[in-house]
Amino acid sequence: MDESTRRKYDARARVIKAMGHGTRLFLVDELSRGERCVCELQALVGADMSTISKHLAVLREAGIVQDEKRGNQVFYSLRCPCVLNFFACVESVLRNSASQSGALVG
Amino acid sequence: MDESTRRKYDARARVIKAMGHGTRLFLVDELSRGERCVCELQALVGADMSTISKHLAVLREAGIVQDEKRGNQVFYSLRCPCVLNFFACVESVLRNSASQSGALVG
DNA sequence: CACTCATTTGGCCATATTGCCAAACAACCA
DNA sequence: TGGTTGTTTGGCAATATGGCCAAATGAGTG
Repeated sequence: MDESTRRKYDARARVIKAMGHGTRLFLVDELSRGERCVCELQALVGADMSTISKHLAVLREAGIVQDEKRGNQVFYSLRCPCVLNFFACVESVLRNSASQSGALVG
Repeated sequence: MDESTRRKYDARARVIKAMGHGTRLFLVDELSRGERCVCELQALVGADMSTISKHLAVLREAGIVQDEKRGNQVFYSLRCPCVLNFFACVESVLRNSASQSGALVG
């Protein structure tokens, strides 16, 4: 794999990796229902505010969400809602895995 | 976020996270063109065989690929080709980000 | 069995990630 | 200006990840 190919895949992987964390995936899912301010998200997740802020920064730097400051608060929203398509596929992967390990299907 | 919700999102995130690495993403892309043995993949990537093997194990444990031993070799193939849908979305995220930072897209 | 080829596993080190706390910032209010 | 609220940043410790080497395993061959 040459250097430029590697860079190309690394760039793509960075986007996917941003979704590869339970809390961040939850944030994306919640934002699919509309914009939310950091404090709302923090209340839902229940982690430290700074933790939420850092997760949101990861999503923002990946280009998945965008932020908008209004008054005191910062509102986050999905910038590329297509990431929601990931969920359906992930569910099917998990279903497949479950039926594989369970083996008692049918 | 209660314990069971957290577990649900963590499980989903584990699948996505498995794709969140340049080399693994490349492997998935290559497997989209058909099954490959480890040695073929190793030649394409150019990393140590053990490194490839471990990346493949990550993908397998996530339920994304499956392996089949035939004779001397182990052939890997996609178990859930829907993961290929990720690529299109990732491209659009990257395009969006590029046009945002570049701003000179006219 | 001894030998070879293909792959996996164990170990180690360097680096990255995560989450909390504390401190810094920014916008608004009195 | 000083205070309050909402958010980000810096720093640190614990943990996870990635990649190489070496050793172990497994299948096939003579």
